[in-house]
Amino acid sequence: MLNKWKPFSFLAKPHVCSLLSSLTFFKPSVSVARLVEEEPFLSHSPKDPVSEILSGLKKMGFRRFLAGDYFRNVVLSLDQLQVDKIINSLRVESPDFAVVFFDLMRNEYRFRHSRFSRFIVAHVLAGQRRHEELRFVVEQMLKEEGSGSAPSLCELLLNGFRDWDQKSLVWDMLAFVYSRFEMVHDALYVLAKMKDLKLRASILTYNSLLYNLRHAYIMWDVYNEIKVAGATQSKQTNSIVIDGLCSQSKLQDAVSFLRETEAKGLGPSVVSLNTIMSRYCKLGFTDVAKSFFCMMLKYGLLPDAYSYNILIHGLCIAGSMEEALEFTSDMEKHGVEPDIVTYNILMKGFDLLGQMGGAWMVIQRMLDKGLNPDVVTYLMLICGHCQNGNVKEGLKLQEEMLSRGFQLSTLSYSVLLSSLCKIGQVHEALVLFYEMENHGVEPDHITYSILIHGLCKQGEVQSALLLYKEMWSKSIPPNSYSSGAILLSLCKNGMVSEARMYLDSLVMNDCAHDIVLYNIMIDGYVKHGNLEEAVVLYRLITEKGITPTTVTFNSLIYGFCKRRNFTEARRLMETIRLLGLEPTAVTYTTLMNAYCKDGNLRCMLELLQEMHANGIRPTHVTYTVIIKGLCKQRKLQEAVQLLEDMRIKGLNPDQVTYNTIIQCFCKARNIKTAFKLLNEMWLNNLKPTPVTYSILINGLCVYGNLKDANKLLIYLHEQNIKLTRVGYTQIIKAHCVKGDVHCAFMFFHLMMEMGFEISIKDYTAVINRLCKRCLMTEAQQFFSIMLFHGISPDQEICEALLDAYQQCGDIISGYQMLALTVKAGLLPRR
DNA sequence: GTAGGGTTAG
Repeated sequence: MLNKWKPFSFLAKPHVCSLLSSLTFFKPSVSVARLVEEEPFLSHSPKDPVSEILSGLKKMGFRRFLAGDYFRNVVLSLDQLQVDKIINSLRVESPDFAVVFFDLMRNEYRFRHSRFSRFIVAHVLAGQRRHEELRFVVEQMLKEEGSGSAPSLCELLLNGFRDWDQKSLVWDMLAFVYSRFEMVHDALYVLAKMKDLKLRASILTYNSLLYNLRHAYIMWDVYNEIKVAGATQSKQTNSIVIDGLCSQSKLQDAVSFLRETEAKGLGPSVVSLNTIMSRYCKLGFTDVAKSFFCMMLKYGLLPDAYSYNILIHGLCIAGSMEEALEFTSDMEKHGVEPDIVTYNILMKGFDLLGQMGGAWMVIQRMLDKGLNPDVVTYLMLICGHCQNGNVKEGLKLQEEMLSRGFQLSTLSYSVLLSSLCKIGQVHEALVLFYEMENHGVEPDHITYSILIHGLCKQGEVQSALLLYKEMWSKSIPPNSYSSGAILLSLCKNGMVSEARMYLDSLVMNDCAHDIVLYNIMIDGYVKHGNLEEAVVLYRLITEKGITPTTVTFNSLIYGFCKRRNFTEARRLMETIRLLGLEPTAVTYTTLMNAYCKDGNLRCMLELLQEMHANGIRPTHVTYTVIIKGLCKQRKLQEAVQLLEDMRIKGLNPDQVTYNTIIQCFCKARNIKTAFKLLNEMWLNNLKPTPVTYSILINGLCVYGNLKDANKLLIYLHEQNIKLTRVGYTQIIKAHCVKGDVHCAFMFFHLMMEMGFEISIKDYTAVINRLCKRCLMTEAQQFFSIMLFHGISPDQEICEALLDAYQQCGDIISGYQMLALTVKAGLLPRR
C-alpha cells in the first residue's frame, strides 16, 4: 500500500494543510509552497492564540510566559492542531523547549497529543540521543493506538517526516516498542517498511522480535534476517535462540547450537547454560543439568543466582532436599547470596514432601537474613492454609498482602477460589470472583476453569456454561480443564449422548488433544453401562495416535468388572504394563472390589499382596474394600482392627468405610456396636451421610426394634437430616408388614414432604403388603392417593387389588375395582 | 534473554 504512495496527497487533509501554514521554518518544496499559498484560510487573524503564544514565548521568555495569566487562560481551549503548530515552531527554534512544552501539556493539562506532535518530539529526542524518553513517547503512543496501527503510523512517518534527521532511530524505536508490546505483526510491518527505506534495525529490536517468535520455527527467519542485515549479533541473540529451541523441546538442537556458537568464538554465556540447565531439570534430568553446571566452571564462567536456583529447584522437585540444602550452602560459600527465590524454592520442596517443619525452618532462616516474604511466599502460605481446609486464614493472609501494598494476583485468587469450590461454597467463590474484578485483577483461563468445575460439581451446568461463554467473549480460549468440567458434568447428570456431541464439537474445532477429555467420556460411557461405546472410543483414540493413560484403562477395567468379565479386566491390566505405564492404587482397588463382590476373597487378597510387592500404597478406598470382604466373611473383629490399622498408617477412614462396617454389624444383629461406630464417626469429625442413617434405620427395622426405628427417624426429621429413598421405603415396608397402617401412612407422607418422587413401584410395594393382610380399606386409600397424584394404575397394581378383594371376600368393592380397571383400558388377564 | 507460585479425570 505504501509503495503506491502519492507525494503530497496528505495535503488534501485540511489538518495538515493549515498546519503547514504555521511552519515558519519548514522548507517545503516549491510545489508544496504553491499549494500552501493558494489556500485561502492560511492567513490567520491577529487574535490567533498560536501566534500569541509563540510571540509571547519569545518576548516574555519561556518559563515566565507559561506561568503567566494569558497562557493559563487560553491553554484549556487549545486543540491538537494548534498544539501541533506550536510544537513544530518551537522544534526549529529551540528543540528543548518543544519537548518541555510537549511534556507540560501532557503532564500538567492531561492534553492528548496528536500523532504528529508525538513524532516531532520523537525526532527531537532521537537527535539528542535521549533514548529513554524517546521510548516513553513511543510507548505512550502505541498504548493508545493499539495493534493494527502500524500501516497508518508508517504512512505518517513516510509522508510527514521523510527527510528528517534521525528518522532511522525513530523507525527502529517504533518497531522495538511494537515488538515489546507483543504486537508482532505491526513490528514486522515496520521492519518491512524500514527495509524498503534501507534503514537498519538495531540488534535490540531484532532480539525482541526473536524473543517473541522463539516458540515457533519462524524464529529462524528472524535469525537469518539478522545475519543478512549484518546486524551485530549479541550474546543475547544466541541465548534467545537457545531458549526458543528449549521451549520447542528441541533440547539436542539447543546443545548443538551452543557448540556451534562456541566454535565461532562466541563462548557460551551463563544465561544460555542456565536456560539449558533449567530445561533438563524440568525433564527430571538433574544429573545432566549438573554436568552443564560443571561446564560453566570449566569455561571460567561464574554461576549466578539463577544457576544455583535452577539446580536447587531441580533437586527439590526430585525430593533431594539434603542435596538442595548443600547447594544452598555452596552458593553462600561462593559469594552468591541466596535470595527470596532460593528460599521460596526450598519452602516448596519441603511442602511437597509434606514436611511442614522444614518449611517453617526455611521461613525462619529467610527472616533471619532480613529477607521479606514476597508475593510467591505469600501465595505458598495461602496454599498451605487452603490445603488444610482453612480458607478463612487464607483470606486473612490476602488481606495482609493488601495492607502491605502487594498487588494481589490472579494466582492467589485462583487458590482461594479453588478451595471454596472444593468445600462446596461455590456461591461464596462467585462473590470473591466479582470482588477480584473490582480489585482490577483479571481472571485467566485457570480462574475460569476452577469456577466452571465448581459450578458443574454442584450441578449448576447452566451457570457454568454462562461463564464458559464469558471466557470466549473475552478471547480467553478454554483449555481442556474447563471443557473437561463441562463434559464431566454432562456425563454425571446422565446426559451421555449430549456429552459425546460436545466432545465431537471440540474435535471438530481441533480443541480435543488432551487425553483427559477422552478419559472423562470413556468413564461416562462405562458408568452408564455402555461399555461397548467406551471400547469403540478407546480404539478411536489409539488410531488417532493419542496415548492412553492408566486412567483410561482404569475406567475400562471398571466396565469389565461390572460385567464380571474378569479375564478381560486382567488382560487390560497387563496392557497397562505392556504400554510402559504403571497400574495405580485405583486399578488394583477396582479389581479387588469386583472380586470381593463376587465372593472371591482369595483373588482379592492376592491382588493386595501384588500391590505391596509393586510398592503401590493402598488408599483408604482399598482398605474399605478389604473391610467389606472381611465383613462378608463375618470377620467383624478383624474388620474393626483394620479400621485401626488405617489410622495408624495415616489413612483416614471416610463415610463409606464406616457405612460398610456399620452395615456389617447391623446384619450381625449387633445394633449396639453399630451405634457405637456412629458415635465414633462424630468423634472423628466425619458427618454421617443419608446412607449411614438409612443403614441404621434398616438395621432397626429388620434386626432390631421397630419402635427404635420410629424414634430415630422422627429425631432425624426434627434435626432436618435427610435419609435416602431406601431409608424411607424400608420403614414403610416394615410397618405395612406389621399392619401398622397409621405409621406407614405417616412415613409415606414424610417421604413425599422431603421431596422424593414417589413412583408407582412405591405404591405397589405398600398396596401389595396391605392386600396380603386383607387391609383393603387402607390399600384402597393408598390407591386413591396415587390417583390423586396423577399416577395412572398399571396392570400389576389393578390385578393385585382385584385378587385381594376376591380373596378377602369383598365382592362389591371388587366389581367397582373391575370397572375402574376396564375404564383405564387395562383388561384383567382372566 | 535465564530461576520460584494457581486448576482436571478413575
